[in-house]
Amino acid sequence: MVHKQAPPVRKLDDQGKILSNAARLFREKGFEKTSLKEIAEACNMLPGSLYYRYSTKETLLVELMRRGVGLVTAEVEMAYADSDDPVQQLRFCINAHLRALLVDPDTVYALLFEWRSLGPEAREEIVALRDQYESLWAEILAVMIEKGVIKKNVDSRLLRLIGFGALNWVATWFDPNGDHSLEAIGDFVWQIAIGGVITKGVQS
Amino acid sequence: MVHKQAPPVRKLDDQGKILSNAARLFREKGFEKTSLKEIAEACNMLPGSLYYRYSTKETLLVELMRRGVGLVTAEVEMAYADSDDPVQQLRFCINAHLRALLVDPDTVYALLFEWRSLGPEAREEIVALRDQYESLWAEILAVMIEKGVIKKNVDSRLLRLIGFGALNWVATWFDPNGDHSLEAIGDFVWQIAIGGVITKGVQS
DNA sequence: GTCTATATGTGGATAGAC
DNA sequence: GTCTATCCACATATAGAC
Repeated sequence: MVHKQAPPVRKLDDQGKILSNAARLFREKGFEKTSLKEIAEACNMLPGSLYYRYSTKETLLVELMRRGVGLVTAEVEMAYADSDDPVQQLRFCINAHLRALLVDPDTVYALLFEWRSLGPEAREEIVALRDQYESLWAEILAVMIEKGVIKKNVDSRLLRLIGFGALNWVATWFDPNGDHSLEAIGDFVWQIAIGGVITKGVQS
Repeated sequence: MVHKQAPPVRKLDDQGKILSNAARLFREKGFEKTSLKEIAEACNMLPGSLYYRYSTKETLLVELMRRGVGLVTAEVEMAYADSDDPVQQLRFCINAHLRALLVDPDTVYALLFEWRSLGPEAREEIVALRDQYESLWAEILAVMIEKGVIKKNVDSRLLRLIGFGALNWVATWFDPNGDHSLEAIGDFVWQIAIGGVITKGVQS
């Protein structure tokens, strides 16, 4: 077997550069207001060159979103497998979802807020992927309720939706240089999950 | 003093029709993908006619957002004044914020998700209004902590941001004909605030 | 106040040289 | 694989009649 001449020197640079620049611009200006010319300029290329990789602007967004879902899914699945104690598992999964917002914030931002720019077919694909991720959480929460980690009388769908809100919204205000670290945010959410915020005794 | 000849027969119909149609379309398709032609058609008008009321497309969005902030602010202020018991006040304010998402969902949706379509000057204005609303909540939460309703050790800024997330995200999935009524959602959030979701005894 | 007609700009996308 | 050049559609906005 012949030795490969050149070591696999990451070929992602081309595609990766386009995707990351696009993601950044989409986050800053929104998908619709970002022109292919701008994306190309950010990559030191010309508009026409982008079409060699992505036949339409929408394709670019779809690819971005696919990666976004893959990212959060991988983080949460790893976190779940990272402990045998269900309480720890839940806590780790919350932190994993939050971490995914940081690992590649621009990509996840597109996933959360640019789905209206997808045509019907593309939207169907992405929604299916998103539903898959949500069903992963549905399973996790079901297990937690079954194991008695989460109170039996809690509506798991509402918990998932409200919890997603609390976590996803972080993407709109989180500042890596700001007052609150991701860990602090995760701890805070966990404290609420454990005991709420209302003082005992004044509860009506 | 001369009697006014015609009674004030709601003159909002014209402007109101434009705004509500625009809000609905902005929510469905997004601001950038909605053309003035579509808005005009929805109002049984022609594109040129819209410019009599709004000199630019952005002006329309700004006016919409002004109303959105006014709406939620009014709801929460009324709710706060609706009781003397601080616990009830907090609960009412949460419900009021949620209710504002329903009263005029399209308008509030624009406020939450279309701010990137504003130019620098307009954005400054709307952000200032939004900050005003947030400071209203900051005050409410500060009072609640001071009065011992909310636990003393809770970071009020984090609570506000996480809470806004939980509530605002409802706008992305709420279905008036769906399983959960706004009241049920408010109760659910309140239950979490009171005691969290984790079973006592398994808390690590 | 609403219409017609149109100016003007821009963006996505294609064809084909290199 | 990237470039040049360009087509084409469409959107915002304007001017001016009615």
